[in-house]
Amino acid sequence: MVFKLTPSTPYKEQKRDRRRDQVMAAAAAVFAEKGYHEATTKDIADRLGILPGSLYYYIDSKEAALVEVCRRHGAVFNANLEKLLEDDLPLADKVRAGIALHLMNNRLDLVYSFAFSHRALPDAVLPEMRALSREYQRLWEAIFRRAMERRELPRDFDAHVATMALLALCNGGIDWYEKKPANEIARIAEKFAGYFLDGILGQRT
Amino acid sequence: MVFKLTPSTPYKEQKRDRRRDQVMAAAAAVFAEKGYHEATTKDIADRLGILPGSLYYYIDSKEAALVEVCRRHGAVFNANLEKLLEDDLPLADKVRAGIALHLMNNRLDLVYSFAFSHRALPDAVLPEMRALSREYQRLWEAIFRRAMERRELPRDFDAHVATMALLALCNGGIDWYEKKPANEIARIAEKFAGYFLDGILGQRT
Amino acid sequence: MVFKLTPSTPYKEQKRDRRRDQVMAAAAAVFAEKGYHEATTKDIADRLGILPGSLYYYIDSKEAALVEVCRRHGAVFNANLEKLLEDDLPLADKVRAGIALHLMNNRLDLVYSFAFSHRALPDAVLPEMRALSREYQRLWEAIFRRAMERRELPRDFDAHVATMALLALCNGGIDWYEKKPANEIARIAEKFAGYFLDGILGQRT
Amino acid sequence: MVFKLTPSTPYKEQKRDRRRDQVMAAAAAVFAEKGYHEATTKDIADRLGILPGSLYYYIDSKEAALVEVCRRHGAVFNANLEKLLEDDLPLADKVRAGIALHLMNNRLDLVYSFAFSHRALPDAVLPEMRALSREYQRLWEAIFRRAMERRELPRDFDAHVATMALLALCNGGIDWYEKKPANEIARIAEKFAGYFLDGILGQRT
DNA sequence: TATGAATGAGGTTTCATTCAT
DNA sequence: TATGAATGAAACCTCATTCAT
Repeated sequence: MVFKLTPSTPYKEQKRDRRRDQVMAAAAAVFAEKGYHEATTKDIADRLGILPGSLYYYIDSKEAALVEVCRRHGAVFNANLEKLLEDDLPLADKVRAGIALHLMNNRLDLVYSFAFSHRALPDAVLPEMRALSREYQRLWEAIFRRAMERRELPRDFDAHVATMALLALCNGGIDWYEKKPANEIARIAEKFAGYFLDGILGQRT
Repeated sequence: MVFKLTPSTPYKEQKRDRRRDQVMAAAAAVFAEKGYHEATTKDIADRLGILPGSLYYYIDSKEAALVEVCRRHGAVFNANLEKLLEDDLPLADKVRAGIALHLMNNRLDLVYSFAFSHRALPDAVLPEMRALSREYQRLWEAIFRRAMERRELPRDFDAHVATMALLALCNGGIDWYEKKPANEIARIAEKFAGYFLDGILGQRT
Repeated sequence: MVFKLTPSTPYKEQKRDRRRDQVMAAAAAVFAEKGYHEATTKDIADRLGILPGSLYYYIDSKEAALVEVCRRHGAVFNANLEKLLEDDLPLADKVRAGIALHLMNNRLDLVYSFAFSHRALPDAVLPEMRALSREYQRLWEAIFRRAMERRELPRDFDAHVATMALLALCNGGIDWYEKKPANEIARIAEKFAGYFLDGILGQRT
Repeated sequence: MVFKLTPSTPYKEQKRDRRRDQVMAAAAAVFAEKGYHEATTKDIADRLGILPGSLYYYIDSKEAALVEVCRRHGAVFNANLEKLLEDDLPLADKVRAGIALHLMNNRLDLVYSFAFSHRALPDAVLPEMRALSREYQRLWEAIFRRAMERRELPRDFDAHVATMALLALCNGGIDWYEKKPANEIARIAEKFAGYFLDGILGQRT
C-alpha cells in the first residue's frame, strides 16, 4: 500500500477485464429477460452478488451498458454471418445454418433481436444499433445476391423482402422458443428453414 | 322540469363513451409506440391534451387500461379470423387475406402483436392475454386443419408449427412496416403470403 | 324561469336548509366512521346519492363542513350538560345521566369525541374546537363544584382532575362500544358511572 | 488483505441497526403526533434530515413501518404488564404501577394507545394489532383474576368491564397529558389509580 | 340543483446514480 | 474493489376543488 509496487500489471488488467465481461454478461442476461426498462441495476447486481452502486466501477451508466451489450452481441451475429457469406456452400445450406445460428443466439442472448426491436431502445443508442442491424440485413442480402449470381435464385428475386421475411420469421417467434432446449430449437430452425427455402424455391417455378 | 330526473340521457352516455374510446385509443397508441413499461401516463395524457391525473376519471389504473386495450384489439383480431375461418375459400386465399389483415391491424394498433410479446406484459394480465393469444393461434390452426380435411394440405401437415411460422413472420417484422403506407403493407403482405404458401405447398411435393 | 316569480320563498329556503342538514349529517357520519383525513368528499357524496362536485353547492370546503359538524354536535353536548347542571338532582344522578348522554351521543355521532382528539383536526379549526371542548369541561367542573357547595363532595375535591378522569373514561373506550346497541351502551354507562362515583365517593372517606 | 471477506462486521451491523432504530423512532413520533393517515413520509424524512425517497432504504413501505412501530411498542407495553403480573404485590400496587407505566409509555410513544384506536389503522395491519391489543387486555384481566383468587376482589367481580374502564381511563385522556412533564404524569396517574381503585373497592362493600 | 370533465397539488414509491469510506 | 447511505427525478395515483352546462 505504501510503496505501490504494482501500479497496473497486465495480470491485474486481465483480471479486471474478466470481471468486466462478467458484468456485461449479467447485464445482457437481465436485459434479455426483462427488457431494458424493466431491468433494474439491482437485478444485474444481484446476479453478480454485489450491490447496485458497485456496478458503477465497471460501467458508466445503465444505458452505456446496454450499448456495449448490443455492440458485443451484434458483433457476434454479424461475424457469424460474414463467415457464412464467405463459405462456399449452396444457398440452402447457408440458409439452414444461418437460421440455426440466429435462433440459437437469440435463445442465448435474446438481447440482440431484442435490441433490434428499436421500440425498446433509448433514443441515444438508436443510430448505432440501427447501423448494426442494417449490416446484418446487408449480409443476408449479400448471401441472396451471391446465390442469384450463381443462378441459385431467379434474376428477379427480391433479396430485400426475402431478408425481411427471414428475419421476421426468426425474430417473431422468440417468445415461443426462448425457453426450449437446444435440440428443440434446432428442430424448429430446420422447419423454419424448410418453409423459407420452399417459399423461395417455390417462387422460382 | 317536473319530471327532470336527469337519467343520464343516451346522448350523454354516448358522448362519455366516445371520450372513453379516445382515452383508450391514446393509451393503445402510446403502449404500441413505447411498450407498456416505457409508456407513461403523462404520454397518454399529453396525447389527449389533459393532465395525467385526469386520466383517472376514465381508467382505474395504467394496467387496467392495458388490459382493456388488449381486450378490445385482441377481439378485433380474433373476430377477423373467425369470419375468415367460416368463409368458403381456398386455403391460399384465406392465408393471403389473413396475413393482410394481421399486418394491417398490426400497423394500426401495434398493440396486439406487441401484447403477444409476453415479455412486456405485467404478470397480472398475462393469463387473460395468453388466452386471447391462444385463441388466435387456435383459429389459424383450425384454418389449416380444415384445409387438411379438404385435402388442400397433406395428411401429415404440422398445423401447429405452420401457425408458429406464420405468426412469427407476421409479428417479427413489425418494426419495419409499422410506418409504411397501406399499399406498401399490402405489397409486403402479398409477398409474405407467397413465401409462406410456397413454403407450405412446397412441402407437399 | 322568465318571470322568476318565486325568488326565494320561505318554503324554498326551508327545503334548502333541510338538504343542507342532510349534507351535514352525511359529513358527520363519514367523519365519524373514517376520521377526517381518511374521509373523502366522495364518501360523503355517495351517502347522499350525488357527485362530489355537487357537495360544493352546500359547503365551502371539506374543512368548513368539519367545522360546522363539530359546532353543531358540540352544541348538543354542551346544551345537554347545561340543562343537567341546572337540574336539581343529587350528584350521583347527574353523573349517571351525564355519562349516559355522553356515551350515547358518542355512539351516534362519534364526531364530537373524535373532534376532541385534537390530533386529528386541521390547525385552522383547532381554536374553536378547543373552546367548545373547554366549555364542556367547564360544565362538568361546574357540576362538581356545585356538589361541593352542597357538601356532596369534600372541600378538597379536585374537580379538574375528576373531570379529566370522567372524560377520559367516556372517550377512551369509544372503539369498543361504538357499534353496540343502545341498551348495551346504557349498561356500560351505568357500570362506568358506578366505578366513577365509587371512585369519587371512596375518596371522601 | 488476503482474507478480507468483508463479512459485514458486527460493528457495521450494529451501526445500521441503530440507524434503523432512529428511522423507526421518527416514524413512531410522527404517527403518534398526526395519526397514520395524516402523517406523510415527508414528515418522517424531515425529522431525520433526509429525503422521503431515502426512507425506503430502511423500510419497505409506510404501512410496513407502522406495523413494525406498533409491534415494537406493543411488545414493550405487554412485557411491562407481564412482569407486573408475575410480581408478588397487592392489587392496589399493581394497578398503581400499571397505570403509571401505561401513562408514561403513552406519553413517550403515543403510538401504542393510538394504535389501539383501530379506526386509524389500515385494514392490512388490523389483525396483528388487534392481537397485540387483546393480549394487553388479557394481561390486565389476568391481574384482576389473580386478585380475585387471593380474595382481594369479590367473587362476582367483572374483570372484563373493569379492564375496559381502566384502559378507557388511561387512553381517553392522552390528549391532555401527552405534553406534560413526567412528574405531572405521575401525579395524574396516581389520581387516576386512586379513582379506579376506589371505584373497584367501593363496589366490594 | 346537480353533472361531467378537468385541474393541480401533494402523496407514496422506485430507481439510476453518487460518493465517502 | 465494493459497501452503505443518500440523492433527486420521475413514476403512478388520489382527491379537494372548480366551472361550464
